Amino acid sequence: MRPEAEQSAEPASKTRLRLWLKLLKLTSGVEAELRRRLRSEHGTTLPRFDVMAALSRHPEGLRMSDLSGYLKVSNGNVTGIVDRLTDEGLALRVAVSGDRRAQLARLSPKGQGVFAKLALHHEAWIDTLLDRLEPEDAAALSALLDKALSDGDAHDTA
Amino acid sequence: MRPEAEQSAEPASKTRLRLWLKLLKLTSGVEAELRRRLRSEHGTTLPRFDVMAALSRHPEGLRMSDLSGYLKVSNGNVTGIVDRLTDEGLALRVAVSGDRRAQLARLSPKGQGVFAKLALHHEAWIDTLLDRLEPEDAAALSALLDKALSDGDAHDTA
DNA sequence: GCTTGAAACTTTATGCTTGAAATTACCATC
DNA sequence: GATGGTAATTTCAAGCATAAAGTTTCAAGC
Repeated sequence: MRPEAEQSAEPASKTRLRLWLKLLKLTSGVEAELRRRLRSEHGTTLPRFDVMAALSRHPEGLRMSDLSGYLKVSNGNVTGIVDRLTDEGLALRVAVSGDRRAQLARLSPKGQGVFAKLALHHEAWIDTLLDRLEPEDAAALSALLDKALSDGDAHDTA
Repeated sequence: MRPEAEQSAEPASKTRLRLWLKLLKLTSGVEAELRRRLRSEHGTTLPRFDVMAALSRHPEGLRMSDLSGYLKVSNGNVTGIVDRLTDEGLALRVAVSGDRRAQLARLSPKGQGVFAKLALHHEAWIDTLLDRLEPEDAAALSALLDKALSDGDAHDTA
């Protein structure tokens, strides 16, 4: 808001470092609270939620490698999470016709029902955890994040 | 950039949810890159770096419980990380006179030297990873994050 | 000086995470 | 129709993370 520029007293790298720490404080705090509520109110975890969310968006099922690509976690990691979801009856593995190497992970009907509730709560939690931001703040923040994420070299951004 | 306001078509919770996903994308991406570089260029990890950073700020040493308080991780977790740092000769445990229950974790001279290099690289990495943000963008972002972090109820924020 | 309760840590069980090795299946070429 | 290379997945070893239980020590109070 203030047009005067008084940041020349310190190098930009220090400013960015402090910004990074603040960014981390917000996201870590929100994430910790999400994990806590998923555990205490639903007996589940954030990685399970993330996998279920990805599967929910693809009702026909996802190959294990696609899943690990979307979530940007390793293949072996996905294997373990889908194992546990399957043990709990929330997901199932389906053979891929024509390629016996691959398998589709898919939500079970029970898994779909469970996830529907989780997703509602998740959205409401985020809403309250970020309620200090008015819609116009959210829009401004969003624009700045877009700028930060705009790729110049190859950070990630798949 | 576009001044027209078209967010009244959707509930604020959806806007906040999308904002959250974007926030997560930026921080997760930067954090993943930091982990990668710490591993490949320095053979260490982010948790070790965090512990060393906290110890570096308190040359006289920190009790295990203070350490877990600062880093907001569990007691048992800190035990393991300090164990490994000690095995590598980067940290040491010192008895507290007057309380045989407690121990101070402290950086070894070797640990101080190692951390000094790590800290320089860390700051430079952050600087390049966030280089899309000009200083005024960083200031604006910082202000918005402050607003998001301002406490109304008890999220975390210690 | 004994008991009781709290504090500081560690240990244990379980789960998430990675990178690397191993396994199985596919496919192109010979 | 073997061979060799690649792809999809799982397995493995190590580290990080938590909550819960266990150990030792301290500090009161009696």
